Amino acid sequence: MRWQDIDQQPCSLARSLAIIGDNWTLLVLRDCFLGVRRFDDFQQRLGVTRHVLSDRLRKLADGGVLEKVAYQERPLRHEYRLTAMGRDLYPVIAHLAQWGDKYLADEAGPPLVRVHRQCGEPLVAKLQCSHCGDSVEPQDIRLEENPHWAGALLPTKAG
Amino acid sequence: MRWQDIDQQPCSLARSLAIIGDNWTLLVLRDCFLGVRRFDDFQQRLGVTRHVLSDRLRKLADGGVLEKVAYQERPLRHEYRLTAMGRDLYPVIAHLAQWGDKYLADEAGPPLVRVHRQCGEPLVAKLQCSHCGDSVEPQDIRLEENPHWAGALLPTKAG
DNA sequence: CAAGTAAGTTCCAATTAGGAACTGATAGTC
DNA sequence: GACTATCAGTTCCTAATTGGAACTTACTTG
Repeated sequence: MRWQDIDQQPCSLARSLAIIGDNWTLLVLRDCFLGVRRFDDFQQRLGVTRHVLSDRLRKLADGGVLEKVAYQERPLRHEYRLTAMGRDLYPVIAHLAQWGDKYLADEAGPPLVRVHRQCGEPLVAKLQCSHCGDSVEPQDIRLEENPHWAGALLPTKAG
Repeated sequence: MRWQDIDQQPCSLARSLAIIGDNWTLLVLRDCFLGVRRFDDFQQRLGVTRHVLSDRLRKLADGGVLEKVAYQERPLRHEYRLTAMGRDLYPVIAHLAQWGDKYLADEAGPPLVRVHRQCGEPLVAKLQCSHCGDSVEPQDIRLEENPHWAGALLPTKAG
């Protein structure tokens, strides 16, 4: 199977990765959350080649994560802004950054601290069940298959 | 800049992506959380080519996310198990899957529902501040630079 | 002895990435 | 009026990675 075809899998994770799972894409989104909007700014901050950046921005715009907005005419210039769909990826990025803070920082410590403005404390993200409020671990989750794909998604005991 | 060098950036997200940001890697981890441990099982479920799978498993093991454990001698065979570091990625995968459920499902609906065993309700993951318990949006976060890299991480108003 | 299992490795063609230069429309400066 | 800068890309070439299939090694089972 080709990577470019994973969006056809009946798996929400696979479909998500079809949009944001390419090299560089999540770093583009990191910069979007920092307020970067313009092509050359992305390019200089990331050091990615221009045609890869062009490809990733196009895929993000096609996927609905960013919108391409003209900020001037003559000459026509566009910038890229997060949509509501894009802003909904913030928890993914926050958890990934926190994971890197925990396991991959060097002696100088994590490069950035994310402070919650409302309470003034550094953000400590946890996966919580919003129904009961308890912290959730992988083994606390039971998966229920949609009957439409029953038996085709989860591994069997044999395999 | 080459993608393979992003682990040298002073950015926890970039360093995380150096380990799990390649094509296929997060799908390998999805299957790990479903209990898949063996090479051929990953290969058949994912449809990824065997040498790409081999490369990704090696990078995950080198990065500390999986450990390679012998499950038999003669012939020597290994399986791959999540470490504590790997299990800490569960919130990332849960949020990504939930994002796909919300925006990318087809008519038949999300393929899997994640039910919290303790309370019996479908998991609805949100980013919450564990200090004050409030739900957190991107604009609620203020970034503080580690003085060691002050001025080098965040974009300026000019750029 | 032949076939099966399991975890890879090897080979080749096709795709993608990295690096640098180039394009096109326009504005500002000498 | 020519020269330079800005900005969002595109084009070109080489190098690296991927997809697909076959092959290898070390056993076990019938």
